[in-house]
Amino acid sequence: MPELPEVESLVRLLRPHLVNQIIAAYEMPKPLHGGYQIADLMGQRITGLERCAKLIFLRTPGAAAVLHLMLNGQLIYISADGRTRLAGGHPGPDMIAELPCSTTRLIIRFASGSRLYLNDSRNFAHMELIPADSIPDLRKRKRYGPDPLSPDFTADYLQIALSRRSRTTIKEALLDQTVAPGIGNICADESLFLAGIHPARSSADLDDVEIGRLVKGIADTLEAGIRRGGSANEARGSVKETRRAQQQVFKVYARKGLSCLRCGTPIERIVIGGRGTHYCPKCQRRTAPN
DNA sequence: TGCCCCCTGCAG
DNA sequence: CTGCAGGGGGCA
Repeated sequence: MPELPEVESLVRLLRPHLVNQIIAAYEMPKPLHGGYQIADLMGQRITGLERCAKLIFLRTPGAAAVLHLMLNGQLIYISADGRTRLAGGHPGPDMIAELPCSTTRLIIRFASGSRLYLNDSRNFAHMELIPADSIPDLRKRKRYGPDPLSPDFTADYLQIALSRRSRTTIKEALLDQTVAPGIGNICADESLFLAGIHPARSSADLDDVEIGRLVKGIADTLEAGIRRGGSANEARGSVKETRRAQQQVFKVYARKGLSCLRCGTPIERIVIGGRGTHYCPKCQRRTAPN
C-alpha cells in the first residue's frame, strides 16, 4: 500500500536507528514470502537503509534484503528500552497494537535488544535476499525509470516515456513503475488533479504544457506527502477513521461525492486499469485542450 | 493490453 | 452477501 512518500518517510525515520545494528535473531510467527532468507543475515551489521521505487533495501556488507510492503505492510521499530516506537507503512489498527500481533509475520531482533516487526494482514508483502553488488542488476531487471524525487524526472523525460505508452491512459502510465517508479494510486490521482488532467486521457495526447503541469503536480504531491511523514499516516485506527483523515488531506482521493475544493463540483470515482480513480469532472477535462 | 490471481478484513 | 482496499505478476 505504501507509496513513495510512505516508503521514503519510513526509510528516513528508521535509518538512524537501524544502521549499525547487529541482526541477532528472527522469528516468523506467520508466513512471509521470502522471509526465511533472513536467516542468512544473522550476525550481520546493517550498513544502510534505502528506498528504490517502493522497495526498501536493508543493506549489510555482503547482501541486501529487498522488502516490498505491497498493500498492507507495516514496519515498526521498538528500542531496547521500549520507549522509542517508530512505525510506518499501511495505516491500520495493527500499527498501534501490542506487538507481536495477529498480523505480525517477521520479527528481527538486534544484539542491542531493539527489534523490528513486519506486519501484513494479507500476506502480499515479500522479501528477497540478494548479493550487495547485484543491486544494479535488480534495478535493471525492474526497468525503473528515474526516481520522481530526482532531478532526472523532468518534463522532457516524461514526454518521451509517455509517448512510448501511446495506447494507455495517463492514469495507467503513471502507475507503471518503469515510467514513474514509486507513484501509486493516491499520488496518481492527486497529481492529475493538480495538473488539471483527466485520468482517462490518452497518455500520448498530453501537450507540453500539460506535461509540465503534471511534473509539477507529481513533485508537489510527493513533497506534501513526505512533509506529512507519509500520506494520512496519522490515521491508524479503523477503516472509517482512516478514510476521514484521507478526506482531510487529499484533494480527490477517497473524496467521491464530496465537493471539489477548487470548483465545488462533486468528485467522481471511476475504475481505470482495475484501480479506483478519483477526479473532478470539471477541473479535469476528458478532451485535449485544443 | 486486459483479465485474473495472490490474500484478508471491513463496511454497506 | 458483494464490493472494496495506497501493489504487482502472470497469463493469453
